Amino acid sequence: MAYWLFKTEPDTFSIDTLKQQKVSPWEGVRNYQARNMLRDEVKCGDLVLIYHSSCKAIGVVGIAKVVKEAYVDHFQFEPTSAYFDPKASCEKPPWVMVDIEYQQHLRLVSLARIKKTPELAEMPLVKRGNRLSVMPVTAAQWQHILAMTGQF
DNA sequence: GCCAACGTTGGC
DNA sequence: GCCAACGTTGGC
Repeated sequence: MAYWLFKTEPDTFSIDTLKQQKVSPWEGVRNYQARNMLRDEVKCGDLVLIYHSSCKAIGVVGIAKVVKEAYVDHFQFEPTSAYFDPKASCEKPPWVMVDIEYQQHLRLVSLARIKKTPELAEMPLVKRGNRLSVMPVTAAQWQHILAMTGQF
């Protein structure tokens, strides 16, 4: 089983929304590096840190579990969707999504704290740029972040 | 709102 | 294939 971190803007989709829906597709990944991980490496049963970006409380806010592996993200074909891709072909759809299931909220582990933690310095999150929306998390990083919540 | 970082596009 | 222009992400 592997660990991941998924980014979302809470104004669009938050951990609270996920809790209400219990299971939700993780659609709209439109970056090739992130897509490749979703398509090739994210497996059923993997655990995911949910991260809120571009908001007041930036950081890790909860845990989800992957319950369905990569399948075609149909939003790429829908002209009214924010995730519409006019170049996407039905024969070879470029974009995929997975389904995740809500596990639990976490007490916020803020980006500021993550940045100050030497054990987390290798996360893509704190590397220059910080633009990757799906990134791997090592077991050690996972344990460290959970410990920082004070809940475990 | 600003701006740095970085991905994508398109001309050559 | 190079690279300048442009668009987007995302923290502050």
